[in-house]
Amino acid sequence: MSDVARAAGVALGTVSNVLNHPDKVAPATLERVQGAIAQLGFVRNTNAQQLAAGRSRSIGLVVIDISNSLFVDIARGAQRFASELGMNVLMANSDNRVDQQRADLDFFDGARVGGILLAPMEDAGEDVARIRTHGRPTVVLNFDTGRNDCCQVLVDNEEVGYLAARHLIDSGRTRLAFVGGRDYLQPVALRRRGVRRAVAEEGGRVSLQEVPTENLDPPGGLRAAEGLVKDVRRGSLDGVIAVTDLLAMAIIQVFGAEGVEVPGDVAVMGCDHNSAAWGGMIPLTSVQMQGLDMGREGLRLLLAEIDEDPAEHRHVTTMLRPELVVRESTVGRERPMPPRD
Amino acid sequence: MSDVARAAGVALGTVSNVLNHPDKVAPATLERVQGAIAQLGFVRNTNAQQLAAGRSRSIGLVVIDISNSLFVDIARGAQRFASELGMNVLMANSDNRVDQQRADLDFFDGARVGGILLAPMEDAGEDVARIRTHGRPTVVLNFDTGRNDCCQVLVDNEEVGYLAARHLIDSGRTRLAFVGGRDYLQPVALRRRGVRRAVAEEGGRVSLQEVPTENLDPPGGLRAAEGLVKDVRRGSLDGVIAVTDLLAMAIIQVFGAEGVEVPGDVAVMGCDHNSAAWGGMIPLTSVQMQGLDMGREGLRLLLAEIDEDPAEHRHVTTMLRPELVVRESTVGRERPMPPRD
DNA sequence: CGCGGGTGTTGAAGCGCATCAACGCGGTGC
DNA sequence: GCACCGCGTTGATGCGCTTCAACACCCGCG
Repeated sequence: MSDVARAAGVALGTVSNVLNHPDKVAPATLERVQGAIAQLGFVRNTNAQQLAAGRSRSIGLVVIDISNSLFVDIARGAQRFASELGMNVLMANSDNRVDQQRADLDFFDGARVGGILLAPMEDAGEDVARIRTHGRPTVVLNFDTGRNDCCQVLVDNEEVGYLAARHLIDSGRTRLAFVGGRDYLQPVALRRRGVRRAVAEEGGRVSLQEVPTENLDPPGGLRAAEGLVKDVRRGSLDGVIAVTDLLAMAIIQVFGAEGVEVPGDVAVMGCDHNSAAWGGMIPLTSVQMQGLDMGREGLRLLLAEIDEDPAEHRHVTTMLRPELVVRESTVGRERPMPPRD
Repeated sequence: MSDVARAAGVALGTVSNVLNHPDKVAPATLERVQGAIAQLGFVRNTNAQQLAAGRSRSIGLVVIDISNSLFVDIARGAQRFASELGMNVLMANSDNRVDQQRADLDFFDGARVGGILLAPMEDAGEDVARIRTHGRPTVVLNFDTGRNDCCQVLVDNEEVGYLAARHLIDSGRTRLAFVGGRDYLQPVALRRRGVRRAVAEEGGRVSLQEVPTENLDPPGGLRAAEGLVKDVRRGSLDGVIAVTDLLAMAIIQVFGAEGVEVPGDVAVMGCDHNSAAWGGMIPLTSVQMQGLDMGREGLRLLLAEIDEDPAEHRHVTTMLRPELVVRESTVGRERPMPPRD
């Protein structure tokens, strides 16, 4: 920076003013300094800038699994909003490892970013609390820590289940199955509850069987599907809600192989609008998890917390409304269409 | 850090030694200082560290589109390797915008990262050259800049096409079609060349038609597929190589709707092993683009360049060998299986 | 002509750390 | 008893920037 100052024939402080308070600089000087900057290809050292200024224009985004399209959407939502605001989002992918997630949080803490957005898979309450002890604003996305010590942005997972069941019931299905993993997974338990509520509203007119699976991967779906095939043939099943899109795709796959028609014999839908499931022959009905909104809203909360007086900051939990995405795995298809979005 | 020094009753420099050269510190002192660090929850300020040390333990990864699974694999490959080495990979997603890509590069340049890995979609030669002017090592992944001013890691895209065509020919197909976008896209042109080479080796025994599409999205595939259906019925087509997995899925979709059996009547395969296409009913044969290796190898080259004397650095282009991934869209299936990986 | 106020500009202080010459101290060899 | 050595430790220096009190200068007013 002193090179720039020398080249432009001004003091160091003036160059800094050009960069940070251009309105405080005389037009002629400004132009001269900017010329020198361009000519020398000067790029301001962010480390020194942050060290001296004591604040940062970038925020850290820690994501547990970048290969899940929900987290990609979250990242996009936050980034687009940040670039509107002239801020920067740095992303760290924890690759499904909790220790890596901790390392990523510590890294951003050490880098003194303005704030941290965390989209964890398991409870990261302790880590968040530790980071917050250091005075670094942190917002948790897509996971309810159950603690009241930070802002959160969640999707109403009970509503997800409710919307799914409502959709099947409203399109004429009366013998439903909910296929999902164990309830220790927060979203599974909530979605299940929503499904039950919708079924209960029908007062016995609609039946519901619940099929647990070992995990939420496609192989789990395959095993579950074999039992479902029998139920369809027996006439005791005409609508399947899989807690996960990938599970739904696996089920559809088995149905196809066994000659069970979707959605003719049975409607099948997922619950998390996962792009990894978009390539199928039968476009999957699902429920949109609002990743873009989650990222944007999370960043909004984070910026609010950064600007606010720490003493009077109130922790907010924003609950986003999920949205049904109807495609051809639940309603008759005249002609297959390509995946959208 | 001075707080830690005071708490442990040592000088500032000793705390620094504990952090950076623990072997130079007496065991008793070391323990005392580490205790103070833990008790105070001290986290070293990376900005100050880098400013003082003049070097960085983190490297920047700029990726043009995080929703493409190849780039996710690249990120994972680089990150895993980095964490083995105790380094840190920061990721920036340019979200398919070239101006954002430039901003991301400039950000990492300003942050004085140790080096930059760039996986661009369009030619970013000028930007790379600019960054390199500043003395920052940069390695380009998955794109041939055509310039000899930086290291690159590429997949042999001609081999991709060759492997694809060879696979179809070896499994008994003789009337092939190559469906792809325009040739101005580097990978498309190369894969096409590889396909031609494999067909040429058969000396007229195998036919090849080339079907251009407007773009590489599924909708482009739908339009192309309508013509292909006629060819299959006419008996002039029994094997389709789509330049992209998504294109292949769209084609399979139309075939399914029209009653054309895959792989019975016609084999269909893709060329970029994209996880967005893994959910389909017919698991897609494709060619693995070695994203994990690309990320790892890119980081290796980058670290080599960082350690080397800039004067005698030689630019290297590593060419990775693609690998065929055979699944059921090209060879008879007894029973549908779930997507693997 | 002198003075107050506004506009631009200056340069020194300090952000939190790594580094390194210098130093203290106990031990070794003569 | 002295010189010498090496291990631990110290604290001043500087990394590149922001900030701010202080200053230079010009204008208009009394």
